[in-house]
Amino acid sequence: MIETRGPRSNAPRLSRRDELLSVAADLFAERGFAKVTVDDIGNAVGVSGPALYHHFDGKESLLGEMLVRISDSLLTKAITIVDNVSLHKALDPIIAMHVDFAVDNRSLITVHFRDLVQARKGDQRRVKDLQSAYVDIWVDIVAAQHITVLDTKEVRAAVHAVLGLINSTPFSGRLRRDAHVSLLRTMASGAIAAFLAEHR
Amino acid sequence: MIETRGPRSNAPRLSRRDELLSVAADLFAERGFAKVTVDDIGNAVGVSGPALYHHFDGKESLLGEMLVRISDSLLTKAITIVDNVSLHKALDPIIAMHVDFAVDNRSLITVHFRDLVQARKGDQRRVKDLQSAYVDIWVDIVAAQHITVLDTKEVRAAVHAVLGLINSTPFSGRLRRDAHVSLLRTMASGAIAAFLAEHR
DNA sequence: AAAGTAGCTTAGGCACGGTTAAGTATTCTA
DNA sequence: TAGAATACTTAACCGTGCCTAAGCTACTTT
Repeated sequence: MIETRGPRSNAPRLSRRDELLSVAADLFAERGFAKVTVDDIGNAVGVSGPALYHHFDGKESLLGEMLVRISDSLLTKAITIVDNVSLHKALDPIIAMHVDFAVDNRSLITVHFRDLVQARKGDQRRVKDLQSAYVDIWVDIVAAQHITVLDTKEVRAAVHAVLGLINSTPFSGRLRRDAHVSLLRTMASGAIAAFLAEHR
Repeated sequence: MIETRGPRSNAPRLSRRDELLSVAADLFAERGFAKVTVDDIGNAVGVSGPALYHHFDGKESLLGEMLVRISDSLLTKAITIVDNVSLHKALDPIIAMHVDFAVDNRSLITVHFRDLVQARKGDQRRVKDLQSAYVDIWVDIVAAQHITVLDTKEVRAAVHAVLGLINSTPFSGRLRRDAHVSLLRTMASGAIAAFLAEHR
């Protein structure tokens, strides 16, 4: 009954599966995983409740897949960067990449650090491993900016701090996209510069 | 049966009520509000499940009170600062205050931005209002560092970014307390300095 | 055209966990 | 010392919502 992907539509055609994933992300971001029912998710794409089970093992699986996807795509992008430029030139690119991500995926960020605990243990592990690998790349890059050897634990904390800064997008009100991007880039750079300056 | 506050105990004596609040904060931080049962909370302080109802209206009320408390105490501290030093000298103090808070209250920070959505609508409102007032103070202070008038929306986004940076403590591994404090202070200052420098 | 399959429907089972009820011990108060 | 209040106990209720079951429709395939 509902025209989700008629030939007239110029919006990108999503499979029902991807449609569910996308709509669920917004719902979870708004109300939190626990306060969204499978009926809510189904209804939001024009089908009803249990239809979800034709595409996912269950509500938790949907969440799991959603979280693994973003973590994975983030890691992939980071790897691409360090594969293409040397470490000491990779800082600005990786900041830019993560800022773009944070500005364009507020819902996913929210769900990511709010509802990870609701996912199955196995999915939590996978996500944490991906995240950890992602942070490792940041740590390598930041460490490469400095002449002397830095305490890895401190660098890691510094990286978490910068990521926290950038991931503030869900809490900020709406700004012009490019204004927000440039704001976060300069602040992130400033924070890292201050960190590095401290260690001479 | 359980000796929680015998005369021998030199730990600060918490009322059962405060004990529940404190223990619940840790449980919520670890597993998330939805995955903690009232039995879990009760058992953690040596009483059983429904005993909670002699101290709170329910599980949600406990959460609500917990969140209102921190938001309120944070606002109070911020007010104290601006009451005692002029705005353009208040930046370092408020950074220092919030860093101390973030380092000493990881659990509360986690619960705060993870489980706020699980609280009653009324409590959510109160918390958001307190938070908003808190951010307003930050905005005033940051704006006062600059000669020219800044776009308030941008300043607000910048403040959220710094708070995100500082509130990264729950994600960082353990560091020596003073190391973590000084790291977050310098990075926060650096981020704000970069923001201000951009607007000349 | 028959048959399979993908995607959906509605109805209902069933578990979980917050909440209430009812009764007990201990400590304050008059 | 009676009585009230406080802080608890266990047992049970019951609403919510995930998930399963069974069947329908439409499109593809043989």
